[in-house]
Amino acid sequence: MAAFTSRDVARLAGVSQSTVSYVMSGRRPISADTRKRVQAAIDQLTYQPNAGARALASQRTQVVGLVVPFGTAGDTTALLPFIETIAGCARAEDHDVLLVTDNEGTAALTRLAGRSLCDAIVLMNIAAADARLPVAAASRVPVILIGIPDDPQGLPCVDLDYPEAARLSVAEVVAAGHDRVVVLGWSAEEIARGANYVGRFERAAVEAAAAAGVEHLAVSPVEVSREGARAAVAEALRIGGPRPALLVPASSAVPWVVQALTERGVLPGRDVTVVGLCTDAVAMTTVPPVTNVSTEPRDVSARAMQILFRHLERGREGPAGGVELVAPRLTRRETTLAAP
Amino acid sequence: MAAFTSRDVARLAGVSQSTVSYVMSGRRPISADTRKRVQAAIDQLTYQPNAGARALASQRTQVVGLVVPFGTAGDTTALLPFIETIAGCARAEDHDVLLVTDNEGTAALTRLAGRSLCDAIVLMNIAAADARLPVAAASRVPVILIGIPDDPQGLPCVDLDYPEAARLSVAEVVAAGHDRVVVLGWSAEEIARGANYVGRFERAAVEAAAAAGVEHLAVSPVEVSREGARAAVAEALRIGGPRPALLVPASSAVPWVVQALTERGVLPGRDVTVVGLCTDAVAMTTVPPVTNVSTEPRDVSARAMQILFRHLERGREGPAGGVELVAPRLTRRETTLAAP
DNA sequence: TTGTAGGCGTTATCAT
DNA sequence: ATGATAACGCCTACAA
Repeated sequence: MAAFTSRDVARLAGVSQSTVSYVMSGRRPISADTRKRVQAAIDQLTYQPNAGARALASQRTQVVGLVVPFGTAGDTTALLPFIETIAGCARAEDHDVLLVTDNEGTAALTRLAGRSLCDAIVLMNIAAADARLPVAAASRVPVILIGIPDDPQGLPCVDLDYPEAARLSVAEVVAAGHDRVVVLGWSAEEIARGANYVGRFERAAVEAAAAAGVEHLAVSPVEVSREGARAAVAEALRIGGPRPALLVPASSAVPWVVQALTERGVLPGRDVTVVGLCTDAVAMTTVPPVTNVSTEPRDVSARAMQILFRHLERGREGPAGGVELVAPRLTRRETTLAAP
Repeated sequence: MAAFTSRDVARLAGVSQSTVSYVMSGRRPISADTRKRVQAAIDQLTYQPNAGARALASQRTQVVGLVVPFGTAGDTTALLPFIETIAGCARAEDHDVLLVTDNEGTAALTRLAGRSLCDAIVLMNIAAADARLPVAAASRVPVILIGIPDDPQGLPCVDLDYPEAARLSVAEVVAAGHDRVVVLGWSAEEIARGANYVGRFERAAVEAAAAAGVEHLAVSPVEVSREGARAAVAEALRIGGPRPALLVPASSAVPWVVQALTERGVLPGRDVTVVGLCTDAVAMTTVPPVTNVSTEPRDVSARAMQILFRHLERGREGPAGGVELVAPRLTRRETTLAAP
């Protein structure tokens, strides 16, 4: 069963091809009668427009390219909510998502744009100095970044407000009556890659601690594994004083750290305060559930898609760059010590 | 900077458009000299063919549609290795992946095929009686299933060999000297959805136990959560006898079960044998690392893509259906009791 | 309100 | 070995 074309629809409805096109697009007034006949023909033949032909003629593909960091980055687990949300938002605007993995680097970008595979590109996992940015900035199709580089080069960016996350975390520790906070850092790989949030979080944590008059200490890097967490926890407890407070900004390290503490008989919520930076879903899986600042991947993604489509509808005039920050939320669970 | 077309390349190289096309496709002998000139022009203009135009003219999109079960299914965590592998295999064959979420149900399928958005479709998360199958079987584009329905309707399927996984698990329990095995089942939602592997695993487990002369008991359903695992573990220990052996086929429940046992002071590997059905990656994260039968999502996906491209190259003659099973692998870690 | 016709950028069939 | 030249299916001025 070969697919029907708009020509078949036109013949069946006794109108011209262009009328069929205008009925579908609504870009021209059509009499109720014709519209009904055309629609009937469309339904009867279950006509659907050919995507390639439409893209060729209209210069719009109705596709959003999504470049995801498989292989490269560490924390792939956290990817799914991003992908899911992006796909959902795209469909809501009658677009599809073309998924491209990051290991092609800059080539993925040039291919997406060069072959006119999509109308816009979402770039994830942005490094502080990301080699893809110059290419993205010069690209024929609009690009939006999830993550914030040192120099966005006029590209719109969306990300969690990591400085605010740091402030919330420190505030929680202060509220629990600690006079010292130990920040367990990210993995060596993440640091080496130059993930921009590392610096953003750490600087804000130092400042917030200073402002609150509590001592700030750091253990870094922290490998994301049982052993890595054990080592980091040992060091943290060594320098953390008699009533330690631990901040764990690396989302995937949070469960390991809680586990490593428990193993040592240092119970989070009884002997030590732990504040993790992770999704609520992850926070609820630890024993005991960890006090967390949420990373809100869904909000971040939705915001990005919203900006992207707004830009697309506006006919692309003026690359409306700008940094958009999504507010994190702190939820006190069972790993915050009661203030003395 | 508008994109260049093959016409621009042709002019620059002083040849006709068709020659440019043939240089790119290699479907016609070209003299070394012309080829060089054309290639130089292509490089100079960084020419890339327009995907829509190519699809329109050649009837091939170089895109694979991937329908993934976001939202619907429970175990979305296990999705990433599938998606990653599928994307990788697609790129290796110069194809891209269009990601479509499952919540549109059958509409996603008809859209992908009807608009000629892709050359082939990968359908995941197949239910025993899947409403999409009739549509898939009648589709204009080839469809491959990851998962095995009761009636594949001539569609090719690939999945883990769940019966073999059950046999491996039971064999491990038998080797550890147990005379009784408790199978913790899947979640109520997974059962209700009619996930086909549920039955496949359970039947084989019953048979293998009978064949080995060990008693088979079941706890089902098991909710995937701390509380669900606690309840299931309580029941399992109640009926499991003095030296219990637990089989946990629901991949995402494995960590919860290990944790629930540990909480009760019933240590896996010391007081109880636990065999999980999950990826090696998950098995290594539990404390202690759990003896597991691997689910091999990468092998399953790679096999599916291999079949798909073989079929695509063969010009689609004869819908080469057939069920392909990927062999699981048992790895003994620290939760198998020593035989008495 | 509707029809006509040219063009979007490739591929592939004729010719030469 | 290479060049014209029809499709491919849709969109959108331009006409009527």
